[in-house]
Amino acid sequence: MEFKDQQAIYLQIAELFCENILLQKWHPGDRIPSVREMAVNIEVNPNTVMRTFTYLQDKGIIYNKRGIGYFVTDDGLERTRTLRRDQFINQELPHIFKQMELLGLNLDDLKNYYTEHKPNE
Amino acid sequence: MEFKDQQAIYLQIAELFCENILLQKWHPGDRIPSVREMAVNIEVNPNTVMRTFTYLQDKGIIYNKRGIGYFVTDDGLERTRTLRRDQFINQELPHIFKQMELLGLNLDDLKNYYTEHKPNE
Amino acid sequence: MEFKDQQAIYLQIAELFCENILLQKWHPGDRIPSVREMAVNIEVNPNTVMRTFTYLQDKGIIYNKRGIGYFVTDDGLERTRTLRRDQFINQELPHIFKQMELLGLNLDDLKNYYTEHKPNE
Amino acid sequence: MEFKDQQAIYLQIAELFCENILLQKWHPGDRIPSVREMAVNIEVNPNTVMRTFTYLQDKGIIYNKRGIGYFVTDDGLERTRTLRRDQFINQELPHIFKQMELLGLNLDDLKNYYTEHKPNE
DNA sequence: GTGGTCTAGACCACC
DNA sequence: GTGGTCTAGACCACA
Repeated sequence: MEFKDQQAIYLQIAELFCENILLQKWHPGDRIPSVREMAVNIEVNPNTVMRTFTYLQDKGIIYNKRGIGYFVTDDGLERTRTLRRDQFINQELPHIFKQMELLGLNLDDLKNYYTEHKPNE
Repeated sequence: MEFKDQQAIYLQIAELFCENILLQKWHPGDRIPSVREMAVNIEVNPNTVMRTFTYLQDKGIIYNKRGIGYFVTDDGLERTRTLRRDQFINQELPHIFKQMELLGLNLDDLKNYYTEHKPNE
Repeated sequence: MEFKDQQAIYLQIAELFCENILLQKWHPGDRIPSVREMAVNIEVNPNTVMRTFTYLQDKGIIYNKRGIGYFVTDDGLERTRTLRRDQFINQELPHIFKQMELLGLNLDDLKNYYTEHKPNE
Repeated sequence: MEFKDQQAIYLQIAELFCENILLQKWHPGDRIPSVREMAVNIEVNPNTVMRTFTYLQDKGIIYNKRGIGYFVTDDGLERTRTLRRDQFINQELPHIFKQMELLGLNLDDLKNYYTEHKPNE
């Protein structure tokens, strides 16, 4: 797996996890891969993965069963969605809108970019 | 002045400068405040301000007259606009669109937020 | 059965056993449920229950008859009481008192909480 | 500095910090010693100290000024007190009272121990 | 097998 | 000088 340089790896892993949950590849109650397993898969130090786990546990998105592993919490999907949505609306959107104003872009411009970008993904 | 914790202070100052140029508070050819002056105003280490100046000089947005100060370049407005526009379209927009997809938001939702946010600014 | 995350499960099971003895649900000489039985009941790995048994046997609270099962020792009640009392007085109380001092609580505050909590149990 | 073996070192350091705040050795707004400084003082790896800092920052008790250091938040004292008080009342007290009941101790017994222990500290 | 903690040492960005 | 992140490797308790 490849990581961007600008953001901490453990946070990029966290985003990956959140995407898996949002895309419902991982469901509430599911056991997620062990620290070591993940570490090998994405070619990263186990400590780094551990950090991601701790971070997400703190957010109430995953929890631990002693000696067994980590699991998505029952309200994990909901929490993830809320977390990301709030972040998006309260932090990213205002910034975006400010940018648009400064750059003289309007929603129609955005729409055009959207239709262009969308198919490439 | 207050700074976010997530982004380097010198970059936040750079943003401030760019805004001043885009909003045409500062025009091409204008002298901009000295390092010391800025440092005192925004309560920041002069080294940090210096870094902003170097950064913007590098982008061709400001230039230095030895012993006199820093000035907005003749094509400073244009450069700033291009710089920010490219950044916005190539880096921020794709990310935004991806988020929207994950969160199940569409352009109409955005529109609603837009009309809500706009008046507050 | 639900377990706290902060303490080893086998110790939490041990506490449960001690309570049963202190509350005289289990008397000296009584046979206590088998490992498997317990494991099924409280939904825990048999190894974990086994560990509790070993632990308590070590403390002289239960003993084993090969091929038959585990039994509360003749002085099991007494031992349990002593064990817990010592632990309580020498380890927990000093900590409690320190906390109270730091938090500015006194014995009267404790008394109030006591009268509040008691009826709920 | 000496650490107990039963609790993670980084948490014991956190407790130390909280005590300093509760005892008003450290006041809101104060800069606290740097990671490296602490690490040398208490003879622990800087990473371990870092972990404590991250933990307390998460609790809103300290915050970071980039490149300068960590500071006690304005409501640090209050937060610490609330945090510890809640923990004490909701988690420790019920356990204590349960123990007392099992062991046949009452508040007067506690009082006696209190007067005994107190002067030793 | 699982996670959890710690050390040692390195590198980086930032002030 | 400050913090922040990462790697490597070790040890431990627990299930």
